[in-house]
Amino acid sequence: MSLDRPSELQAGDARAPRQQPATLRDVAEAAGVHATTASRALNPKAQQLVNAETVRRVRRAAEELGYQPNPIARSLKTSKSSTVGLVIPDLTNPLFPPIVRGIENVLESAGYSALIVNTDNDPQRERALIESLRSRQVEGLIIATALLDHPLLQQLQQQDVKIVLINRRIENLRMPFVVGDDATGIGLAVKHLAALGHTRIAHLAGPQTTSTGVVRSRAFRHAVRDNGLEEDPALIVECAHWSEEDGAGAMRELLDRGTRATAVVAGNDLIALGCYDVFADRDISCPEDVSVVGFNDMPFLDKLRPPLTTVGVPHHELGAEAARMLLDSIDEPERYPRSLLLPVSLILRDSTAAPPA
Amino acid sequence: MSLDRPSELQAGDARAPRQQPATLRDVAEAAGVHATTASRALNPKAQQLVNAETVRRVRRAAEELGYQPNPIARSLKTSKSSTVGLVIPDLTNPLFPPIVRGIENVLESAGYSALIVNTDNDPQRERALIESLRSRQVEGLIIATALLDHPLLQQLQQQDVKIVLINRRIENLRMPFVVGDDATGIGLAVKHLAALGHTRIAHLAGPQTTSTGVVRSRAFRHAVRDNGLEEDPALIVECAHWSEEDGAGAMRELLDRGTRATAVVAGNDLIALGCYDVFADRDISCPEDVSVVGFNDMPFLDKLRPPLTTVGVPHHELGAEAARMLLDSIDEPERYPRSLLLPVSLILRDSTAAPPA
DNA sequence: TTAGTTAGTGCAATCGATTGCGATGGCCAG
DNA sequence: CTGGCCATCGCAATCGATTGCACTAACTAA
Repeated sequence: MSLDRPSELQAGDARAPRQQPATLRDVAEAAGVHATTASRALNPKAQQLVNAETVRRVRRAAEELGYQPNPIARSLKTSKSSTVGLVIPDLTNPLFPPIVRGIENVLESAGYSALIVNTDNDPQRERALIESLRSRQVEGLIIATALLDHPLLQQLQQQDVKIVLINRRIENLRMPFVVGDDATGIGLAVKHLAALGHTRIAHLAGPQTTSTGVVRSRAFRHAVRDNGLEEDPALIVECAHWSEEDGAGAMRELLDRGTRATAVVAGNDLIALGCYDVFADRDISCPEDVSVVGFNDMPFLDKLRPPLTTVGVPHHELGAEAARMLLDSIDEPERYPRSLLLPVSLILRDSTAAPPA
Repeated sequence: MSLDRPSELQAGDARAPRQQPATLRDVAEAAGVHATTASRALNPKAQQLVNAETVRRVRRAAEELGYQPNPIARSLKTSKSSTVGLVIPDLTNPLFPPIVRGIENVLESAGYSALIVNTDNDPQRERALIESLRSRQVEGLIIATALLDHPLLQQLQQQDVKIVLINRRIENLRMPFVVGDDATGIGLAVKHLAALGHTRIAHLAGPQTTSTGVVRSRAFRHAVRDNGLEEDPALIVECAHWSEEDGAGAMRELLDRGTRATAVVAGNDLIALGCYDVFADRDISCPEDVSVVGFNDMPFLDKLRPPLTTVGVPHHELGAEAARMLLDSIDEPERYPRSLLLPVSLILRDSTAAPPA
């Protein structure tokens, strides 16, 4: 009988149910050594403390018994849980699943797992969830809900909680972050529209309580100036949330107060989707009457009517880098906090065209 | 100074940094009792074993010290981790985020957390991930990757692992599951098309290795017969995966071999999306030339060109019920396994219309 | 020969909470 | 006055792995 899948065998093996999984002591006994030695033999970092032949014996015994170290016991002793917390607004926002997968990918290969919580943008809830995460002994936090003014995060930082921010940052806090290069993304979008011949471009800005919101709208204003376009403050309207609904509201406001514009760069794809809704209601056709560009390139944008031009952000990489960073800072707590700005790219589809004559 | 947020206070409190969080023994000492008593005083189930006054003292001490029980130590002793594993194919599939949120909602209120893993439909990976989940001492598993023939699940069942299946089931295994009512969903779709006047309806079936796939295609055949429509085997083509790509492939196959059909009911929304791709390539217009109905009502289907008619499944509820079920079976291991069939509804949009004259 | 290394291993404490069992003292019935 | 019951509470073992320290040989250097 083969021994390479012991944990499966024991299931079908009638004579030795061995309900309890093998413990380190069982292995030690089987190998004829003390648990201490077994522990060291199994631990790569301590392996050189024990005789090579002994190591072999122990490893073989471990394999035969299908030994799996109990991570809970280990955690208790070492006070490392091999777990990190991931705090996002809402998993249901298509922006996040790819990020989560990126994070889990690198966590997985390091033997870590993520505990995911959704705050629904409720600070109360966020506080409670983070509290519960901490009580579960997470070793660090990846946070996607950062606000420009975020007392909770400041507090956590003071308490030496390891944190990396993702997708959003906090400007005056020295806290590592991984974000897309929003400014050049917006720059690309405006330039593209300008090249098409647009001169009055509107911006449906995201909430100015988030770095993403302010960076993008600042970049928009700069791009407008750099491209010599019309700088009318009325062309900028802010959304309170990164949502389709708020996007629609902003678009309606723009239309209702009669601000002329032949193109709009939306704070993100959801906001752009809101524009689509308004267009449908009011018989405006895109891109003939007005061009739209989104931000993020969330899935299925190419199936829209019309397929949405947007700026693509490497979500998977964003997540992966954030996880790598957190892991690093867990390994070397003293390391100076790095931050990353990942490159973005304009993805041309059919929602942008030359302005109406 | 208020005492209701001790863990925050201690951060800013210069004189007593108390780096280490308070332990049960600290609380006991502060209350002038033994740790045993403190433990019982804090545990609702054991509280009646200790004097009411003592309970008060202990609780006060706990509060003052900002005591948070260490779940790891607790887990070690009780071998309960308050954690369950969630096994899905790919979080990036829009079907899953709402399910996950439903699950986490009920888990959260029970003090449980979920560890999410993505198998990418790779059995090897699935096995390894479940192994790792188990080594993390999860108390149960919610599995969305069930195949009709799934030896691993059978094994787990024999090893008394608590499992509830979600979205898919295994017919001959007595394992609790929560699924949408696929059969009546398909029935609704076919009936709707029949009422519109279609007589040759195609079915782009999902993989017949999954219960969802076979149930839906079986229901399709029955519905066709019940509505007195044409029963041409050529009208049914199977997709190897629940993907846009495979959906497109199936649609192309149907077209290429010249099978006439004025409507197609897709195994799910992704497959329907694949049809859209082919339509775009071949200048077929939907719904004028051919009607399409999907399944699941994943997000943003209403923004498609044309908005997709589909059958809506209560994803959030699906997740919530599955979690409830798992929790129940953890609490009362002997309870007879229940299963749930949640009601679905046809969601009419613009991808279905009367057949061309 | 003797002191001093060094490699290899074991002892026992420890992480923080839980729990079976036993001890204590008060109180009541007989 | 004595035995017994009950309400309270503490002792100590336990969960499974890790690790500082000590111990034993065997070996080296002087």
